[in-house]
Amino acid sequence: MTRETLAGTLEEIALLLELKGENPFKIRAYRQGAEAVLNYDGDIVAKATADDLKDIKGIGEALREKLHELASTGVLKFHQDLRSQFPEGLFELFDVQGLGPKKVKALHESLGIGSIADLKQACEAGKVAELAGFGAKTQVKILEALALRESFADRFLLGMVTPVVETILETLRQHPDVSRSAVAGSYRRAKETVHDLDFLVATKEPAQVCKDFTLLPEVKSIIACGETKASVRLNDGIQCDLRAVSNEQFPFALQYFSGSKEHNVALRSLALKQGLSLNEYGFTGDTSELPPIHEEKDIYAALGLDYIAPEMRENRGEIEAAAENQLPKLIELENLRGTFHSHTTASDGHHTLEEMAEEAIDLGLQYLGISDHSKSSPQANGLNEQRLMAQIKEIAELNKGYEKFRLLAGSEVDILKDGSLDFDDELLMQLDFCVASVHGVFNLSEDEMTRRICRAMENEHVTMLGHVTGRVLLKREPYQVDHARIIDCAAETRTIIELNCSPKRMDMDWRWWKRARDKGVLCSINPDAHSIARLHHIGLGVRMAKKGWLRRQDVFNTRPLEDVLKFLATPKSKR
DNA sequence: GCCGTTTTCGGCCCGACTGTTTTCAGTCG
Repeated sequence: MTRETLAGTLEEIALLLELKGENPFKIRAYRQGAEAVLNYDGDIVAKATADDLKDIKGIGEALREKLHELASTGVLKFHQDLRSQFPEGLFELFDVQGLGPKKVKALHESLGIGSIADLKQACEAGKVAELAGFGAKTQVKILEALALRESFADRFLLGMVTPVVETILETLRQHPDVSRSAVAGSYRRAKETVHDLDFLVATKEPAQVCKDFTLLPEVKSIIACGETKASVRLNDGIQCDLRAVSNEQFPFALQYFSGSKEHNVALRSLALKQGLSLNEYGFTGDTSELPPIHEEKDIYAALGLDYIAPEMRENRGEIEAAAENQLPKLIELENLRGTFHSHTTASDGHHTLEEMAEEAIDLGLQYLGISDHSKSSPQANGLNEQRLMAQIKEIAELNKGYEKFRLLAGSEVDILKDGSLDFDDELLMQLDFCVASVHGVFNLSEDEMTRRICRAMENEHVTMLGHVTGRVLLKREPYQVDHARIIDCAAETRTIIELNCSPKRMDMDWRWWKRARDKGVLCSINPDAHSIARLHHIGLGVRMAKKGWLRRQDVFNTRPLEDVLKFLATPKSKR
């Protein structure tokens, strides 16, 4: 039983209850329960098994009992009974744009549709258009949505959409009728993957700006275009929304559309307690005492809160912290002094030691850690002992030519199946630092994988742990690890954990960093760069670190070179 | 189904857009 299973079951119940047309607030309670399970800071599975789920906000009497039954027996009768009333494939219908519970229910009850394949067939036969509440246009839209679903993924990597976001923002900025513009939504919150892009403008000509937005060269098709809102699909498949508001409304709209939904719900209920109602256009209710609102921070201030950075707006305690002046002072990109974990042509990188060093210097860094693969990764042209020794010498030679910069000699050494390392200690001692990572044998049990990784961290020469779960976002599932145990082990062994900020990894996940921080575990923001361009991903890494509530002092590579060298020369037990 | 410095009962965020309607339901964010 895992935390994800518990939360997933509650989510599924919510969906099933929607299909049954249950009370929407009950449905929401299940969703919020799922969220509470995911966010709970502790061993929720053990607590559910022991029926010890007291005082968790969002989990009341009924959910407590259900979670206990599920955790202790592996199944939940309530859930199974609900499930048996609908066909398996019905769930995938919810992924089709434009289909919600009511329509899915109607399709199922009237036409017996229980899968995507059924739906496609019924549309092509013209049966869907004949249903009450449906029509010819709806049928066409469903067919389009199905085609879209086949050709594109519905989520995109944060790092991959950055260029198109910058381009569109720039165009909006230059529009003669636009006074302010911004990107909002999950992009602004730095979620590792985004479903769509949300843009916002302040203008006196909303309808015109909306229309012009749909004419951008990046636009493939128009989903909707109204007086104040437009929705389009871009050439690369991502959906892109624009909201046009007045200058006075802009901060409210920016706050609102930045989300998250959970953060906003919490913020609004806080407002309600103060006799205020908050929407995307402003405050209503007793506004006589309110100061003027010019920007987002004025909204938070009006509610008695410190300004909350967008990355933190996930309703994971930030509102409470803001009310008590307890928000952390988050790390900024300019705090970084260097970075670790980069590859060169020696293994599977695209640039030489010198080229990587030049780029790091251009980025204003004082040091760059080189960590090519080790010999057990032949697919990545991993270095054997001789080649690594040669690289150490080469780095020493190059360092003679730099005045205020230093290449650090390291290795991304494979953690073998039993937790031993690909190089012996004598060789590891020759290095400035060592990143230990799992690159093969992914199919171990959670316990075995966790022990394997912990054993590696116990090695005196392992400076940091590389990509904790090995996930490749949107592509490969993480290998199973017990994050809590790994964090505890890192704290005990004084091993740094890497925040691998390659856009496809973002590993360790942001949801775990606050816990690691509180246990005194240091983070290193590492690009895992295989080319000079990818060194720039440290910027994304900083945003992800903010999402994990990390401060400057929590991140190892904010330290200047001198301090880093001193740290690396100190035995782990004394760090 | 959850929750409580208005409440142990009665609320629970709310507006834009579309399509099918003829005044509104459904979906989305």
